[in-house]
Amino acid sequence: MVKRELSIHWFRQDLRISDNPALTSATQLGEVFPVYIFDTVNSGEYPMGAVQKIWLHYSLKALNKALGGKLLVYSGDPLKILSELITEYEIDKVFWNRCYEPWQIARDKKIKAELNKKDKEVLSFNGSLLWEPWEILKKDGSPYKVFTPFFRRGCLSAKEPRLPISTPANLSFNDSIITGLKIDELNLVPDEPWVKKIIQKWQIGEDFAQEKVTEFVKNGLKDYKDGRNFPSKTNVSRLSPHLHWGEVSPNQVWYQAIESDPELSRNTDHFLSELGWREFSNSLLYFFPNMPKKNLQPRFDNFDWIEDCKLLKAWQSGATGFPIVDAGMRELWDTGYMHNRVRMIVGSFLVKNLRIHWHNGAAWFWDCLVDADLANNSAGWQWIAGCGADAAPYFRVFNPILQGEKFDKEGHYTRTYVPELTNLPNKYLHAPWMAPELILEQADIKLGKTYPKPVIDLKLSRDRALAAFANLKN
DNA sequence: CCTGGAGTTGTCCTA
DNA sequence: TTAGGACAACTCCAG
Repeated sequence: MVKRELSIHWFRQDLRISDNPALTSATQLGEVFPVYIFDTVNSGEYPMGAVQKIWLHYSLKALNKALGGKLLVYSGDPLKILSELITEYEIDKVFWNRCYEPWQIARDKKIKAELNKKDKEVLSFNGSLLWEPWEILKKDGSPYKVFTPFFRRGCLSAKEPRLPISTPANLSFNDSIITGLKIDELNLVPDEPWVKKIIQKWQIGEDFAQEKVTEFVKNGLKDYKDGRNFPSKTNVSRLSPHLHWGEVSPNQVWYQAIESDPELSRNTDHFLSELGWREFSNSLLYFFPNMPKKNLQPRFDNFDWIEDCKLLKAWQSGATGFPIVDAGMRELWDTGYMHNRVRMIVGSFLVKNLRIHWHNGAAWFWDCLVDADLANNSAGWQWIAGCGADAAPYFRVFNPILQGEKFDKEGHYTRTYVPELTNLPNKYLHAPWMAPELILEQADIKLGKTYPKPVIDLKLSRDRALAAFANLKN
């Protein structure tokens, strides 16, 4: 009998058993030690936000359960920890699925080189993108900067995404190592009352993620293209945090959507293109590693931003006096999530009406979002600020009143998160300061007391933003 | 090289 | 009330 290899599978953002290329390859070769390391030394400027850590905690619990309690958990420097394990337990190979953030790429490259020096083989796989960033390039070999050609020409004419692989039947994990920590000992969950509030909105882990895909494909996809714009409808998939942690692979989502609708109706087509946006953001971050900090369009370095703590605070806490904006910011605070349409509205409001630097918005989202993801977050904020790769025209400034009336006409969404406006008629819901005194009185609203007056003049702030944009030319 | 079409997500004014 | 055009000019990208 051939000697069975001993391998480590290092879990990172692939917290699942199914369609896990690295894990499957490792198990086919022999016995596997499943390892998670909370990296305390490499993440540099982008340590996990508070909410991200909470998600991680519960996702690790679920993973550990799926592994029969055999997940080995550590905290510290991955290179040091892996090296010690390898030496101590005479391990032959290390497997992982690739991560694509700049600091992760640098870390993994270093670890691979160091382990190779010890004659240990490192095998890395693609477990979290439909296409590798370096596979999708223009004819001249440079990366795309505009979404539509990236997706249509680049992705769709490239080779089809890998089909999901089935879960190995003979998953056998070695449990002869006993040096790990308990997941609780990572201390990822602070002892705060708000934690419970967020956690109860989500079902975390691979099993729930897979169920959610099935449920979305069955119900949400039917009217996705139009329904996705309405925050009170249930047409968006809300898969983003699951995709971020790899509780489900994009390949599983991609093929389930296609199988459910082989004709590729406009709904499915549009949903696939949203997965395409995730690829695009990752591609941008890969080729422009400064994207989280640096404007992709350098001329924006001269933009006339305003620094105003009070206004920033009003935005963060959902107290701007613009109901759809406040609803979005409170949804974020209460649930760790915000509907995509509303993300655009609050983003436009911060950057264009308040004229506060998009870095402030990105930082707040990073801390509050369960789906906080460096590629998506930076690309999204650069897009809404207009300094991104393919910028929106400068005159595109969202009007929170019109957006509210268009996408939350009945006010179901707004009233959910801004209950003090519950009794205000729809006609005035998105602009309470326009309501006659009597109506406000009847609705039990005292502007400036029970609900804020608008923190800025909409028209004036729009004109000033347009002027600031016009200045950029010089 | 040059050419021409196109660009996630809007708003406002006018007829 | 509603529909259509204006709002700039630029860069990206393929041919």
